[in-house]
Order: sequence, then C-alpha cells, then structure tokens
Amino acid sequence: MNSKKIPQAVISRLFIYLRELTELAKVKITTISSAELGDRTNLSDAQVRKDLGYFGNFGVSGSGYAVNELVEALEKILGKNKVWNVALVGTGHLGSALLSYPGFKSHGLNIVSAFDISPKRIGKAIGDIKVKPLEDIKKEISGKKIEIGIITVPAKSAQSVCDKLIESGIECILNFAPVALNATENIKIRDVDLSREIETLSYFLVNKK
Amino acid sequence: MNSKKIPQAVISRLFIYLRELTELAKVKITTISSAELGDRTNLSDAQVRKDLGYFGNFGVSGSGYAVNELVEALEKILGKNKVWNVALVGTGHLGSALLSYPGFKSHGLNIVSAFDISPKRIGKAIGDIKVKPLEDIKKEISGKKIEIGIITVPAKSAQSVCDKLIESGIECILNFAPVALNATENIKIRDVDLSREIETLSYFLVNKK
DNA sequence: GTATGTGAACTATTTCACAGCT
DNA sequence: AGCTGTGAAATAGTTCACATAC
Repeated sequence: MNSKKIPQAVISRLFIYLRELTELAKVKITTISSAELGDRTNLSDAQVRKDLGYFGNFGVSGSGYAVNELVEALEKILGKNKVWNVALVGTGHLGSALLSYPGFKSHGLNIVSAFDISPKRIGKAIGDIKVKPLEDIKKEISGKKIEIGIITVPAKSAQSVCDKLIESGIECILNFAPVALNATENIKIRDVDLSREIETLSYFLVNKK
Repeated sequence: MNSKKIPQAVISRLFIYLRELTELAKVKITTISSAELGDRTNLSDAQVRKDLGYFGNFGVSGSGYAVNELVEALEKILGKNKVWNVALVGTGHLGSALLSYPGFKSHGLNIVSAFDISPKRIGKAIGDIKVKPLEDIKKEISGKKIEIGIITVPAKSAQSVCDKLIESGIECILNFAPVALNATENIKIRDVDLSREIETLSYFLVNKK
C-alpha cells in the first residue's frame, strides 16, 4: 500500500478499470490479469498494477484479480455508492443540454437546482427543474444540501458565479466556462473545456502533411 | 525555434493564450509580458515562454509580446482561420445537445451530417440537420468533404462506428463514448469522457476529511 | 508456470535561473 | 531596468524487470 500523493490521472483511470470490470462481471468473468485488463482499456499491464497498488494489494500472484472483489473495492474507494446533490448555474445551450443529460444521474450526480441571471429563463422549467434567479443560490444550496456546482455561464461571469458558489459553501465545482477560475487550495475545481477539445482537432488537421 | 515533438498539452495551452490575448486586444492592450499573461491564465511565466518558444521567437526582450502580432501568429499555427466539415454519429441525448451547441460552429467546426441507427430517429431533423441512417456514412463523408467525426453513441457500438468512419476516410475523431477506441497511429482520436469528469468529483468529496 | 507488487530506470513535463537583448 | 529564450535542474509520471507469491 502506497501512501504518497495520488495523481489525479490515477483516479481517472480507476474509473476506466471499474467500468471494464463491471462489464466483465456481467458476463460472469471472475478473474482477470493486469495484462488482460490493460489490453481491454488500452493501458499497460504495469500501469494497471501500479494504479491499483496505490490503494491496496488486490491481486493474487499467479492468477490475477478477483473481478467482483475489485469492483467492490473500487466502488468504495471512488464513492460510486454515494449520490450527490448538484446545482447548475447557467441555463443556456450547454447548461440545458446538461440538465437533460442522463449521464449525471447515472453516475451519482443528482441535479436538484438550476440558476440563471436572465429574466427570460427564470421561472421556466427544464426537465423537472425550475430555473431560479441567481440571488437564491445561497438559500437553495444550504436548504437542499447541495455539494457540487456546475458552471455553464459565459466566460466573463464565471468567476463571480464561482465566488458565489464558494461563499455558499460549495467545495467542488465542475467548470465548463472557458476561463481559469481562481479559488483557494481547499476548493476542487475541475475544468471541462469543450471548445479546446474541438480546437485541438483543428490544429491536428492543419498540421498533418 | 524548437523542432522537437510538441506535446499535446502545449497545443491545448496555446488556445488558452489565444483566448486571453483576444480579450486583451479588444480592450486595446498592445503589449503583454509572459508574467502577466501567466497570471491571467493561471499558468507560470516560464511555461508561457517555453510554450511559445516551440513555435518561434515572438517576444521582445525588455518589453514582452505584441498582442496583435501574437494573436495572428497563434491563429495561423492553430488553424483558427479554417472551417472544417463535421459528421456526428449518435443522436441520443448528448448527440442532439451537441448538434444544437453553438460552440462548434464558432470554433470552426461545421456539423453538416448526423447519423443514427435507430429507425425512430432517422429522418427527423435536429436544428437544420436531418438524421441519416448509418449506411449513408461513406457516401456522405466523401460527398460533403467531411474531415472530422464526432462519436456520441453508446460504448458498445463506438468501436464499430469508429471503424466505419475511418473506412470512409476520416482521420480525426472526437469521441464522447466512454470506451478506449482502437485505431492506427495516423488517426487522431480525442476522448472527451464527461462521466469521468463527473465521477472524479465524487472521489474528491468522499476523500476529503 | 503464471502473474503480482514494486524499486529502479526511463521519459515527459515543469520550473528554475540566468545570460543576453532592447 | 525589464523581460525574453533556453539550457540545466527538478519533479511527475510511465515503463521495465525481477524477486516473490500462489
């Protein structure tokens, strides 16, 4: 068992393993080697072993990993058995798409509130969530025990929304605005920059011969 | 000017600089130092200089970088002046959200075709794109000079869609399916795994004290 | 024989620090 | 004086390779 700081990339890969292992369990495969799991996830056998090694000794020499046992361990480590309440701020194109995207709920993120600054959008319902004005953030977040904030506002208002969320007690933010948010160390901000993903493809096309 | 292989992360940051520089140009700032640009993008001054150094000597000792000049250079390097035709496969929740997401077009990606396997969806229009059956992929891609494919199908069909796209001549894929796609070296695949972004937040919440 | 767990080697990336330019 | 460009140092992350366990 390793006690060093665990890289973010390791955590991210753990979810990949878990996903694959869940598939394996469905087809009644009970044991898998790091090499086989690596093959299926496009990762190396050593990487699989090292990643898992951060959290414990799950493997059995000579045979490999017990699928069900490992699934259970990973789910616990990763908090897959929990459900979190989420607030989404910014109900434009991307925001409303995310509101109706079932991927959140199926991964334990339950969007319970949505906010916007535009009077046109306030009061409207998207799915079964009614859009509330920005001023209600603090009240809603403490009232509904919300622990995660999703930011889908334009770049220029992202920082002020971020500040407001933190002020309301949120410690964990998923930021879709294409801007660097500032916050103290104890706040976890995860950036998803769709434009950049898209744009890098363009770079690739320009620069291939 | 550096001729070594340029890391993907550098390209990605170049877009961040470009974005910030564009904002600066709007407010008529003509010169900026690496330190200031780093501050505004949450990156270090050394990183800014090193990243830019891969592509040329844009800076002026003692004063910094000329904003307009650098914007122009970056736009050229990154292919921002080009527009690409894009096909999207899979018109479920995420797929249709992306079809109506304006971020693609504003970044030079013009979605011109959408495909699905489900008879329920084929023939329907999303925005101004009519959903076509999977069998039409090859014909459409060569006919409309499509160069980028977006995959938003479930994990289990992602590989076969990927193969079909490549077979049709696509060399550049944006993959939203949560699965590792296999393709030869010359094909550029960029994975966007929304679920994983979401899930890692859950890990953070479980593991903070 | 097979496959893990893990130091050691290697590779990639970031930061430092400073000579040199304006 | 101020700031770039860049080798060198430091740090982070991945792969190797093998002693050890079943």
